[in-house]
Amino acid sequence: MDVYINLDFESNEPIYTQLMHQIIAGIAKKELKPGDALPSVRSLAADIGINLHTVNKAYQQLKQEGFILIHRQKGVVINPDGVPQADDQYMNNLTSTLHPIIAESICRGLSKEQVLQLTGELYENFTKKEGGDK
Amino acid sequence: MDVYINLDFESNEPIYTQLMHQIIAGIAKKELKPGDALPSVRSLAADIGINLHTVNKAYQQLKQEGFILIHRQKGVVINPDGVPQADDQYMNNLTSTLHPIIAESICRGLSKEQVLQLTGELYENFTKKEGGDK
Amino acid sequence: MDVYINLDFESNEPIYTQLMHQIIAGIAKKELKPGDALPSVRSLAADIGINLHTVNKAYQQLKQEGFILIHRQKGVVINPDGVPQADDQYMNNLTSTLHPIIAESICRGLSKEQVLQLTGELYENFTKKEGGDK
Amino acid sequence: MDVYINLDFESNEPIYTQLMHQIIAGIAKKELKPGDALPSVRSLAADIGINLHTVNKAYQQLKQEGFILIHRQKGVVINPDGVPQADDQYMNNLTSTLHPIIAESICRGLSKEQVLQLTGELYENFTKKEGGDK
DNA sequence: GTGGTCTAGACCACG
DNA sequence: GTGGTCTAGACCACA
Repeated sequence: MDVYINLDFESNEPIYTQLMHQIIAGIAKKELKPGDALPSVRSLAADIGINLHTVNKAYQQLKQEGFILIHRQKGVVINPDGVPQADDQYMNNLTSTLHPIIAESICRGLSKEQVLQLTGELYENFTKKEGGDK
Repeated sequence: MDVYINLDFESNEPIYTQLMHQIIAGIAKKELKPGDALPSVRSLAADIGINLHTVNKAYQQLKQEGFILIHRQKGVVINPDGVPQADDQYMNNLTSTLHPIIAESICRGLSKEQVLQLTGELYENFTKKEGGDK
Repeated sequence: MDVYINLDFESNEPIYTQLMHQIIAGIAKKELKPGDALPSVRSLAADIGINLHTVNKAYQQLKQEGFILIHRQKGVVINPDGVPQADDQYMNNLTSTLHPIIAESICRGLSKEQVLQLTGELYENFTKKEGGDK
Repeated sequence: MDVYINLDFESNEPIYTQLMHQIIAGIAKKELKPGDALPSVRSLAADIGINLHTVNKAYQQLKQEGFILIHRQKGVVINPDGVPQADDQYMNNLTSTLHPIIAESICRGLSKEQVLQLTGELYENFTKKEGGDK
């Protein structure tokens, strides 16, 4: 069962980033499991109608962050050892990423409970079977 | 009482974005209150040693999002009516921003509780007096 | 004082790798010091007559390994904090890199002394003033 | 007595290169001696579960460098006359191979002594009986 | 067939 | 001006 890739070509978010996010989301939802094969650079690029270099950039970055392995000719697979667990560096990044987001949510009048509820719901959506994607 | 601006010129985050975030954080912490005056584009640019255009871009964007008002002669002030409260569009944006962040946190093995705790702590840091910002 | 870039377009070694090696050699020889500016992607590409993407790839990799920083618009500089020092991972890589090289040198009849002398000379060539490059 | 072949299919190093290195290491350790027979292309490929072409490529390259002889019917043997000793071309190759490796080790803060010690240890590991290879 | 490299030209965001 | 992104097409190494 494949993961459906949904790209927004109008978005400011680079396509290769969107692709990365979708694959990471697939892993989070367990639709992609360690060891699973991913489509080749060329076939995925053809499928979603983008350039193979764009797909390649997404794959390279996912590889560099430990989500996937790129075998020489065997293609691309989800890291069989699982994704590297959170370390200090990741937690720092996560904190600085969330920092401005939460600042704005406070300015916009969201209560702590609202923020936590939204966050919790998003988290659960990944862990539910048949979790509704965006 | 001024907000201290701390820019990281080596970050991937654009400087104008960092500037926006710092001002928004100042508002979230109530260090900047509705009606408070902000430095002029020129003086702020000179103070922190960056390009006029960069400060201008940050201000324009903050104005466009309703955080500040820019009067021709009276200068720049925090929106006296307060920041526009969360609407549907903002909530959608917030959701799509958080979505990939939470997806990765799940992949990296963070529990729901860990995510909620981090989020909660960040939220509280803004509402505490003398909240320790970075 | 600039570092002279000498590329071998006939070599099997990718051009971007050669470029990386030359810059690393420049750092080893102290011709490039922490904080020093490097040419922009475009100007270096024009200077040595290769595509800007090839230069970019070398720069990106050097950045990823901590040798250089890429400022948004200020251009490229040698990491002012110095290059990340050897860690376990680097030592493991170094060992597996040297392993087959030394194996072959043994088969070819080089004595331990010969290998150590060659290694030592190469090391010294970097630390000498006016060290003779290849 | 056979040499144990250990391939890493996730490495960036081509499989045929890994195979060559393992055979060369076997010769360096004297586990493979001049005149010793090597498995045929077919049987070796079957044993380690890789493509015929891959084994063939490794053998052809080893032959071309003088490590082995390939007789049409008699099979593959380690060169009975021993491996060609170091000539100028080999020394030049060795030097340019080591050059960038040592440059990086200097950047990463390794002292000359550390480099020589590592090199020496690796050398000794091949000449010791029961040398602990990876 | 696969991914890796290189080239080339275009547009955009940033400062 | 800078780097970042995307596209496009080519050749090669690998299995």
